[in-house]
Amino acid sequence: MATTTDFLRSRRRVEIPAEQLQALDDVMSDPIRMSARKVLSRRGDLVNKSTLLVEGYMCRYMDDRNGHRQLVAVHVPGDFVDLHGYPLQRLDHDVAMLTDCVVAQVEHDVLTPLIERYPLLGRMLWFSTLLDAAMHREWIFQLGRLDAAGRIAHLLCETHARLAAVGRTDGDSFDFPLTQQDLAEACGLTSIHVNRVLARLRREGRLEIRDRRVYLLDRRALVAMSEFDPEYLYIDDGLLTP
Amino acid sequence: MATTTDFLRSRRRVEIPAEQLQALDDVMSDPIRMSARKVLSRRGDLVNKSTLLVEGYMCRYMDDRNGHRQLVAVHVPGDFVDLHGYPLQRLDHDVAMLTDCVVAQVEHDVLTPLIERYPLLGRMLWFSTLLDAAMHREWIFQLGRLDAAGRIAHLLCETHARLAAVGRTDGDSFDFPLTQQDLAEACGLTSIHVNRVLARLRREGRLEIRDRRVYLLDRRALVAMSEFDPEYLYIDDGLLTP
DNA sequence: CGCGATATTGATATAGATCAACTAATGTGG
DNA sequence: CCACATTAGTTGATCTATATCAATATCGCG
Repeated sequence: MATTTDFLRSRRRVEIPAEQLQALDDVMSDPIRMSARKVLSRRGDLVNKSTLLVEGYMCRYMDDRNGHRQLVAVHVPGDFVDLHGYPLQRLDHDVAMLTDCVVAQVEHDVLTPLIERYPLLGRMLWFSTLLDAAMHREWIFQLGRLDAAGRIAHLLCETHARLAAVGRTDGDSFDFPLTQQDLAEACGLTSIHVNRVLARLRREGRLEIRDRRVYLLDRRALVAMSEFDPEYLYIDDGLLTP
Repeated sequence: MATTTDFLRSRRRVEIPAEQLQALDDVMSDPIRMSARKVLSRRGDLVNKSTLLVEGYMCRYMDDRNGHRQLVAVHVPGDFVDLHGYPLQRLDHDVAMLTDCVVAQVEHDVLTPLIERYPLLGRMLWFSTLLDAAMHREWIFQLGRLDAAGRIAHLLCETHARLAAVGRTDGDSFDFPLTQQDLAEACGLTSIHVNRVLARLRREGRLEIRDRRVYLLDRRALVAMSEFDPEYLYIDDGLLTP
């Protein structure tokens, strides 16, 4: 049950019987390595399998007419990156690795009978896709209402919270090998502006990105400037625990 | 089967047997009237029912610390506005009427056995929530990469396409009783700037908003400036038709 | 060691925000 | 049905955050 462990940790809301978890794990492929920047699938593609990210960072994005890229999601280990392709069948965006990754995949054909057999598992998978939708909404909010520093802080606070949920943080720091260009493409900014804002935040002792690692030096300030409230991540809150 | 008709028209991807559609319709409440600006539910609320919009415009939004509002979705008739509350249980945003509305509701308790009985119906409902996610992604794109005119044009093109799917357009025009302030809150702009951009678009013969109605006078130009491509709306494309 | 990718810095331009009136509708109660 | 209040839309002046254009510096790597 190695591959689905993180998925369950970060996205479980209800107690799923071990048998059902095992059944999901059983249909996942063995881990597959993929290189940084590899494109997994493209907008318009018909998809017949979905990918669970086990290690590394992936993203989903759309390019505009002039090739300017906008990320619509950043994925961390434990995310079922393109599970939405199961009901949708066709993707409306591209999916790619941001770093070297390890993934596991599942054929949609085997998912259908599994869900019919275990409706609870189906609900959990549905839930998982809606969590992505909740993150999308938060991104809409931040793009619409926050300034550059707020957006960057928001993305980093969000990433920290999500990595923490799967045990991949060390206090207030975490591995983050994304470039300033990647950050810019996520936050709707230019990389030049990201650079200046990061420099300012560093100067002010708020955060530091060094050796492909983020250090949130003043979480309180970062949370305030980004109006970050992790509620929308629905990280296990005991709501459904007995 | 009056209430679910539009829902099915705009969001069906697979042929659902009439019996199953009827079963869904049977559990929907009778139509309920709601006044413009009424708030249906608030961020953090536990929800135990979902709302199908039958007539009017609704929206979902988040307020920032200073009360600046950001819409994260605009809903048209046929939309299952807050179905995501079914798997999520708790909302991460507010839901409100933009205009006078007619809605129908369904208790989540009755949805569960229905879906277990009809997995196909469950998939259709799942699909429907992912369509909202696809629209969220498109909004992220437009907020991140388009200028004010592009964003406004995008919203209006999107609304036109969605209304057309449920037969509520008259050629290139449609009812649109939203204020410039609403538009601003959807597009991450100030109402003043929306006003100026609309004035320019009107002067250039691109579009007109008059008597609570939108006229897309030059669709081609609007589509171009907003890079609008209705693919992401997954409007019935025969993919699954025999 | 040298080359491409990434990060940094400076100068300038501009889209959109903000502040401040004012006008035109829409609605309400006397 | 008018007087007044409220909401929505319009216009102008100014300010500012971020983009753009142009170099240069630095890092990681074959």
